[in-house]
Amino acid sequence: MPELPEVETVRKALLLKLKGRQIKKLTVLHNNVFQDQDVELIKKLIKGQTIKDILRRGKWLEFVLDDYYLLSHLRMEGKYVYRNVGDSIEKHQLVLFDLDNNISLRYRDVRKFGKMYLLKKEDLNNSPISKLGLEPWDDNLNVSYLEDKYKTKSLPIKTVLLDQSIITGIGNIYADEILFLSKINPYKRSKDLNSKELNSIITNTKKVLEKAIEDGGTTIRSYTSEEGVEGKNQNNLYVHQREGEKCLICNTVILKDKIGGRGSYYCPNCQHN
DNA sequence: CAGGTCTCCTGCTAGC
DNA sequence: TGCTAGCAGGAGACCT
Repeated sequence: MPELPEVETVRKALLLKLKGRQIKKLTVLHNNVFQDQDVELIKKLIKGQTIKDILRRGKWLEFVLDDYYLLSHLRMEGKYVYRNVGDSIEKHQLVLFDLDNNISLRYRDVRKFGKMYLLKKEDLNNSPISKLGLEPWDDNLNVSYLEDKYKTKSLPIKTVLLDQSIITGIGNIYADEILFLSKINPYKRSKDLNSKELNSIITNTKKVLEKAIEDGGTTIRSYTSEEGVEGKNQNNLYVHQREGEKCLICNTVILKDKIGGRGSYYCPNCQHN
């Protein structure tokens, strides 16, 4: 499941390969990727556009074209692969971008959860991106910002960390890791956190995500940044997917509960509060 | 507005 | 061995 570090890893890899390339033809094999947008119109608009840059906001990839942004969210299992123009279409390939150098960039998504939007540049403020909260490294992410956002919420901090409108980019894996390093119980209500704990969340969010980016993301199940390229951050995980194993700090057995509908792993001793 | 539930989707796995 | 029910989950829709 691609979270911020995985999306950042994908972004860098795509940029190296795609910067300056022109899109000659768009093929859409599953219209739901573009939801209720007019796919025939999108095909016309995107033809001839050059990929100027690829940016990231939270878990969104933002392809900067001449006149548009193409937003792409990988959700659970979306990934990009390279083929040659004219190669046969493989199972789960939903969108094909035929480029001017004979490369066919293909979006593959087994569960079909991923989404794309083609937007005029001036419409970025009226897109899913506009609803995102702060990037983890934003200077405005401080204790008073979190206090303000958290004080009205009675939900468990585990759930609130996944709220993309507060801090963007954190997903299920890293939420568990951030709470472990912060020594905060995932059930604790966000409004009950003190300033020391909030500060710890901010510090550890950056720390966990930076380390994961450095290691090329976490490869669990299906995530790979490029075919054949696996991240190695799974070796750094303290609690996620370690149910029944011993805490690396205190030897207590790691528990797994469902919190807010998400599998949540924690050490009941280190995170006892 | 806050929060709970449902929905999307398919591969994998536990259980018989 | 083969079948099936249940599970996994990001985020938006919908309801209370």
